Amino acid sequence: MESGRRRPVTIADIAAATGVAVSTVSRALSRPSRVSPATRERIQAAARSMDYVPHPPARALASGRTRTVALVVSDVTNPFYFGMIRGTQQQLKAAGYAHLLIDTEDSAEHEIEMLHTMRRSLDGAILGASRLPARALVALAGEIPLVTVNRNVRGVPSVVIDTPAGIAQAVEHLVSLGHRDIVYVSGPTQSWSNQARWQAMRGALERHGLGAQRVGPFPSGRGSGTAAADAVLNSGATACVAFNDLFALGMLTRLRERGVRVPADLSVVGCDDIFGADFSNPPLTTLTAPIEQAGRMAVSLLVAGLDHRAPQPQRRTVVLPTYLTVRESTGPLTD
Amino acid sequence: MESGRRRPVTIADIAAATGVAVSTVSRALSRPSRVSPATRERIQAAARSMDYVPHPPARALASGRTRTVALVVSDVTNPFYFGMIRGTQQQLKAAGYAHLLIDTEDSAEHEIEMLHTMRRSLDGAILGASRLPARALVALAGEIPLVTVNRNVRGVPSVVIDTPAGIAQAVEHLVSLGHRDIVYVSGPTQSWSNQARWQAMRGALERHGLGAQRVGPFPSGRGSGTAAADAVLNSGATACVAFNDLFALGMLTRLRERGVRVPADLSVVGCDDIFGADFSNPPLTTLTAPIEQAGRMAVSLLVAGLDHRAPQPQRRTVVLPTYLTVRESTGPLTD
DNA sequence: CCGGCGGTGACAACCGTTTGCCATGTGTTG
DNA sequence: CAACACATGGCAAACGGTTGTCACCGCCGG
Repeated sequence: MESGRRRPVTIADIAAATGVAVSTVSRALSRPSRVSPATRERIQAAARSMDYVPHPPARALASGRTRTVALVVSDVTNPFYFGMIRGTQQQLKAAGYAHLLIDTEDSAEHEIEMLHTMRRSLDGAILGASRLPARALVALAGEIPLVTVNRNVRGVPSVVIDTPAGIAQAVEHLVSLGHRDIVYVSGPTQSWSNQARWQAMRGALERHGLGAQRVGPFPSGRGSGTAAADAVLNSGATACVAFNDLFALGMLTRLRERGVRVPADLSVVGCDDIFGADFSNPPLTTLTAPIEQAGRMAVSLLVAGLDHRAPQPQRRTVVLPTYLTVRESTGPLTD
Repeated sequence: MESGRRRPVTIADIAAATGVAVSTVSRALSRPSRVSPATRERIQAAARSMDYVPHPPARALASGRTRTVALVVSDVTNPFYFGMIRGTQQQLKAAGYAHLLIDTEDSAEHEIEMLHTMRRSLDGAILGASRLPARALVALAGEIPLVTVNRNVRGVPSVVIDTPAGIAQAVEHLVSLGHRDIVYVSGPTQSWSNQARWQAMRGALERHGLGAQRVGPFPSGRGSGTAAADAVLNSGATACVAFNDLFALGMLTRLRERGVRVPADLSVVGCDDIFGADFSNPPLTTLTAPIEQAGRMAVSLLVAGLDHRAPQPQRRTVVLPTYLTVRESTGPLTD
């Protein structure tokens, strides 16, 4: 039982024990087809009985592959990322990769710097909502395999959640409830998603002959909800679409404080359908995004390109649909 | 500018460029005091200008240290862990460690297995609410430096959140509101926290001459709220303390479905104060736990024991206080 | 003027695996 | 039966650092 906690077992020990060369042990363990069934079995048995555990750093040094993928987020604090973390975690685990978590704290320099530094210990990275300028992104993609989420740059594979299409649905919904003054609550300007959502909103509103207003931009975080709610109220709008659920949730709190009834006085719709959107007060009407699935997809895209050295299709981009989930934060105009 | 993307720069290149030995370069870079200011400066300048980036696997192979710490959780999906992820992430980053995320999917075997397999690529691990039996935990701690959170086992450093003390507060609160039939909603039996909380509840209730009931156990997850709410209602209690906020939140939803008014018909208090507890309907009275801080503490404990080979104090255990945050899910008895 | 000492840097031996290349032995084919 | 292809396993060279040991240097005090 007790194998003596001294020096950990190496393939050399196994080689000695079975009377073959270390190279054979190595192959038996990592490329089993390369060795005859008989020896293979003998070696594997020995490995098992000696409680051999491979040494990842050594493996990485020799092979150049680390079996580790990083998920890079701009702020672990944001519940939006919880879904990503879940999705990537699941899929990475299934694919036999370790999951590294990197927080860039909303700084593009940090993002470049950290990825650059860690690139040798990573097989690839998934960029959740990168703040990077396109050229920097492409440059990075040259150093290390990348897949972006909600960030579409030519040449870098990505999965994007089609919130803009959902926004159109949201606008339909609000318009059909009688709203005419609908305002967009803008998030951080560098956010690709924010831009896309605002564009979509403008387009949808125009199609109804309505003008588009927006308030903001506001910094990420639920705290922004306060300022956002006040701004929306001052704008005189009867309905709003918020950049994301965090904003919307924050607004709900503030509106309640100010005695504004939702949806009687103001309808609000969020984006993403994060944890909490369904049990807030009132429950939030929002664009449900398949965030977890996005994470899984991103991993699939990444590892697909990792294993084969087969020339992978150039610009792999998958877009995931969203749909409007109507709950109780939107309702007919009742002035 | 363009240093030619060919072969990455190694310390050997730097050595060649500066005319010193590789060992000197190595020391100049990782143990600067070991080399004279003059050469040190020269080497560092060269490294900088050649855009040298150390190769972590090589470093790890040679030194045995990986500068990586894993956070092990039983289920990434649980919002309770979001706080831990945040806390550990912050502190690890500050200490210059990489953050690996491991999900054991609620399985003790998985937990042991994964940790055992990855131990060589980790400098240590933080166990968030481990499901492991004490002896297994101690055994693992022999293989790799460990710090547990909310799991107190002799010989393994840990940080525990003193929810039990908080439970006493919660009971005071409910009793003073006039409640006499208070039930505990039990979580998974293997959960250390669950046991501790139930014990605390029993104790507190007895001190008031009240008997303690409990319903459950229920499996982790918000979904359990439905069954839990029904069970509590059937028990005839007028107030309940739930194992955690996830349960409590789930119950709130169910109670609302059933037309039960909270707190008029039933008071509910949760544990942990996770994201969402403050904006649920009604906002949840709960035991606010410093989860993020716990994560940070755990990291501090861990890395403290890592750097020095100084004999660290044997049983380091820090306990963090909780306090009751009264919101709107608790109120006077109104039968 | 000499012995010793602290500080600096070089040498070389690892760390544990992977992998290209080659030697051997076996079975297949003409 | 000879020649050849192929499957199998061994050898040894990386991979990119870290670190123990030692030689050398100039400096100091005696």
